[in-house]
Amino acid sequence: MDHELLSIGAVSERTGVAPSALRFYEAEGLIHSTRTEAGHRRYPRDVIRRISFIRVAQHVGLSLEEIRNALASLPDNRTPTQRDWERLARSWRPRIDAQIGLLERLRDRLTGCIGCGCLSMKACRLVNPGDELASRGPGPRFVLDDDAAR
Amino acid sequence: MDHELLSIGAVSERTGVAPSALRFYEAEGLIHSTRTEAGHRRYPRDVIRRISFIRVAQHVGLSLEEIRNALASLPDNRTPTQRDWERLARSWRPRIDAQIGLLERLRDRLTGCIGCGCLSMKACRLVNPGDELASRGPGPRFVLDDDAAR
DNA sequence: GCTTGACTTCGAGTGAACTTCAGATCCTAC
DNA sequence: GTAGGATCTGAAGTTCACTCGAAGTCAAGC
Repeated sequence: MDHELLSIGAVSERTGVAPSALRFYEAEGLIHSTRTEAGHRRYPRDVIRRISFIRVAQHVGLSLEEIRNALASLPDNRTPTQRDWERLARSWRPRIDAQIGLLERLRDRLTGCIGCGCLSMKACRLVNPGDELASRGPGPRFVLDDDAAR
Repeated sequence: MDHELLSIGAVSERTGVAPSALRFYEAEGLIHSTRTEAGHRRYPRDVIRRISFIRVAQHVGLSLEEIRNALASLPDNRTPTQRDWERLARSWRPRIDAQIGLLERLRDRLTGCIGCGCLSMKACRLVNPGDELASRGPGPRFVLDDDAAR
């Protein structure tokens, strides 16, 4: 077993990500590999960190394109250092915080709005401002507005 | 303008959900309508609350199927009461809390794990337990494990 | 009577993120 | 040397949550 480079099967096993997904990520430019003479993929060890990052980022709701952009800030001529990853992690902390904030507002509004039964009633400006007022455009936008933060 | 029933256009305007999506939701059994003689859809007012619920639930990460199941607990022979919605709202508060918890753990682990640079290193059992140990199966499962809560 | 606009159905198209398949090649073990 | 498993490629298929387009119906205003 080579201690420098990993086969696609080894990476798949260690990350829990299917080989087909790894090939897909590579085609999408999210990860990279070198090839053996036979054309088999060989991954440097740090690809596992990259993949972990990808999966975690997906969990926060980022699309693969957004993730690719984030990863683009890593140096491609050398193995990313601790400092590189640190910078990247810091860069999307606000994103996670925003997501948490959204869910917290959602939770609070729900118990205070769907919960109280006012959701969709004309008196409730929270969720349903346009129902009688049509003042600020349609929709349950108030609760969901933070889509704009995307 | 009828004060009892809403046309698909009116519902679309008031919820911010496209008519095509409303027809889709109806085909999927998430909402229901009666028809005029001409075959046009007419929605009772409480459909707006239903739709708000659907959109909010999607935001928490529920699939339409899960949402349909949740809505199935509402009475279909009468307009849901305040109490009905209250019960429903309570029923997925744990879900929101779990989602928030997941993100919080993610955030903390990131600053303490990707942040510190240990992510994917063999010494770090947090994100990458299988890399040298292969003890509890593969993958960055630790961080993501709460998928199981789905 | 005719245009306009909101509505109808049904089938096909979209984009994201993969998975599956077929057919070929490569490596290891017996 | 041959069987079995891992890998390769490229194209097609899948699921989700819709959207779009075509062709037709219906009601209101001029």
